[in-house]
Amino acid sequence: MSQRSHDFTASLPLSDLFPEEIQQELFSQVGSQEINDLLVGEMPGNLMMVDGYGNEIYNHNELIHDENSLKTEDLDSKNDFMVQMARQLPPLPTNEVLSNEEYVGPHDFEVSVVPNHKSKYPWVYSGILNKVFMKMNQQFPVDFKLKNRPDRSLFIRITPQYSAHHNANEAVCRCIQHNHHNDPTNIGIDDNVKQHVIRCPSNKQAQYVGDSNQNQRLSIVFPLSTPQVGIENVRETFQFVCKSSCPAPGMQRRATEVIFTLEDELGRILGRKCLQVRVCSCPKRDKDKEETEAQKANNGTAPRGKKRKVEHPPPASSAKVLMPQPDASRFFQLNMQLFGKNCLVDIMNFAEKTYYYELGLHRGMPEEAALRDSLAKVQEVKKQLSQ
Amino acid sequence: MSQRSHDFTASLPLSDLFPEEIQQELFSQVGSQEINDLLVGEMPGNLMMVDGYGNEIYNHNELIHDENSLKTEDLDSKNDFMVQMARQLPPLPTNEVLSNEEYVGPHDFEVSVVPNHKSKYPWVYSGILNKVFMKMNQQFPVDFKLKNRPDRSLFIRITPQYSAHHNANEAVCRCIQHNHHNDPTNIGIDDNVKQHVIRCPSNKQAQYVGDSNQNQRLSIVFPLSTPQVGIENVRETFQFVCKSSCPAPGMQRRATEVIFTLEDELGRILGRKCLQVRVCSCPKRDKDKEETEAQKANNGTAPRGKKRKVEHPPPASSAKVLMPQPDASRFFQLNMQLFGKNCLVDIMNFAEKTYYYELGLHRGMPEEAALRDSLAKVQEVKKQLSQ
DNA sequence: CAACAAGTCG
DNA sequence: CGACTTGTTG
Ligand SMILES: [Zn+2]
Ligand SMILES: [Zn+2]
Repeated sequence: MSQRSHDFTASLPLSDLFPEEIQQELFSQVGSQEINDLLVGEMPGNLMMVDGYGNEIYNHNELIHDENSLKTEDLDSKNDFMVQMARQLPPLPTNEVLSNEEYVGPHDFEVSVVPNHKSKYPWVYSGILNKVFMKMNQQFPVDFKLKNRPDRSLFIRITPQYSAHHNANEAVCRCIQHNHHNDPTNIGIDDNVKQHVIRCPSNKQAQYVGDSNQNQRLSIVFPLSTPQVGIENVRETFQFVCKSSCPAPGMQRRATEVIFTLEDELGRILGRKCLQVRVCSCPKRDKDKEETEAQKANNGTAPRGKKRKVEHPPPASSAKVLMPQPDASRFFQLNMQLFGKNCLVDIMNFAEKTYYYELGLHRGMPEEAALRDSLAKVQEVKKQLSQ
Repeated sequence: MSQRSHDFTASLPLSDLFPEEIQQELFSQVGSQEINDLLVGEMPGNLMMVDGYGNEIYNHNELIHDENSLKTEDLDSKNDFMVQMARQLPPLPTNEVLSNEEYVGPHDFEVSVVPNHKSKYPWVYSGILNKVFMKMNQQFPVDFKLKNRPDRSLFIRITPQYSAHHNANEAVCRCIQHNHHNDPTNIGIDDNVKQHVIRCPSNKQAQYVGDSNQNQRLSIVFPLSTPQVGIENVRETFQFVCKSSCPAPGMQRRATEVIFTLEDELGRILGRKCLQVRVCSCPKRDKDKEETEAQKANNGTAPRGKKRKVEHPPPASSAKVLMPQPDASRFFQLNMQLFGKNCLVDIMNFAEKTYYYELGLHRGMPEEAALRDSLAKVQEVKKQLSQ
């Protein structure tokens, strides 16, 4: 981790990732199997990093439910029930990395950025990158579509997350400047809304969940409006109030995505879509450049040695499918001497995050056990290093 | 004035430049002569934009003396007297533009940036530009030299000011991010020091004067240490804690200078030196570029049509002397129709600032009367526009 | 939108 | 330190 002058909250130490008791529990285990069991079923405090209930279910800890973030707003009594439902969705803890795998689910959940064909570009969508480029504060419309809508209430959660796995666990939050109460973006804005990087001005029932002061991931949840007969399309407008390039503790030029999840009253996930996002001053220019670059990379143009490596977001869900990598399912034996305990500690911390991230992506899949095993190995080394 | 999203305090409306009563006094006058008199001698509240007591004297209004900025610090009783002296120097009001004319005075006041010959450049000085380039937070040493030192106490005041005349009246202050109490630059820093863009960590007796919340210009004053026999050289270390490129209300890439004044107990100016400053991430690169550019401009290379105009700082006090412009002392008759009241208002506001600035530079000189006349004309037009 | 300014990364 | 990124200006 570089120590740049502004980078004072850039990465969370492991001690922030877990409450203290849990950490001790985790690290006092010796065998990897015990750790596996712990992770799957018996983590103290009922907080679970990875669930054991199939591919599409989150388990939330009711005890860390955040009352502050769920202030009463002015509501129709008509909608009280749905809002009550929304309240029951607790904030996601920062350390839980959300899957960014696409999942259409039982209702054929679809999310699409409304294309923009005007000459002036407050925002642009690139299909090949699955990415929207927009200016800060500019509103952009998104359509949500689903089929076979059930009688019960459904919710849509919008969560920004860093695309790169090594910082996906860090909550996306606003920079100091734009979070300032005097900033023009914050006039008349509720205090718990202020800290959110993305807003949904079109939906007055939107709940702004989470509190970054408590190291919680920030997200928006709103109830899907009761469907008119035959209508299955809901349009909402979103707005980023920080740039991708905002300084720490802002996004700091890191690739960012928005994860849209369709959820039921219990937070069970019924669909997931993912959208890469860049908030910048020149959306058109930057889109063109990224597309050109992506094309170049596709055309097998060998990456020039000197060029600085761009932090590439995951290739997303476009036509371009990831080639199944043959080596992704193999074990590799490491035999090496490495100098410097501090280096080792850093490396192991990184490795641990990597496996947490991969686990998030491979829940319920055959490789999950192998990943857990590797995670345990890493944690064992960490434990030995700390003695 | 452009309306960029961050630019929420970029330029002060005229109403901020004067207390309300003074404004009304000013604008209710009709003849230009009366306004002249007002400015010279009888401004209500004893606040004077331009003094009438010769070239080198400031007149401060005791009534706006700021108690907050003069908190007691932990001091030797030895130095109590000198600190008392420093306290008697009231903060300069924001609207008063400081002269940036060099004046060696009766003590041959000299200020020099200690040259840096190391391979690594935390700061670099360009003689031809009379400008230091440095990184934020880096300390750079400055030598103060004077001859024939008197028995009484002397003080040095350090005031940052924008170099361009059209924003020289705006106080130089810190951006929101770096002024935040959690910013690494502010740990253990006294609250009234925090808002200052330039600090003097080497001198514990330095008083941080002024409060930008009250629209006062910020400066540092410290007593010149009692001279050792035969020694006439004092070295102090300074540090900028914002970059030249910091966003509003910071310096916003504007050219900035530091004005060093040698003052007696009553604030009478006994010497003045001026130093252009640029706080950036690549001091060496930027110095080289600016020097190249300056040389090019000197070589008569006609400015290329397409190139964006760079906001040039005044040529400073180097060998390169300003050619006396023949037209500087003539009147010009304007006869034109201009469209748009708002445009006119903007233009007149700008013209007014221009004349205030010029007056600051030409106090006591023959052209002063003509400048006052023009100022009055502009203010008359402004008054008519506001009816 | 092109040219530039200025921070960042390797 | 060079190459690159990304905000700003006209
Ligand atoms: Zn921001
Ligand atoms: Zn700053």
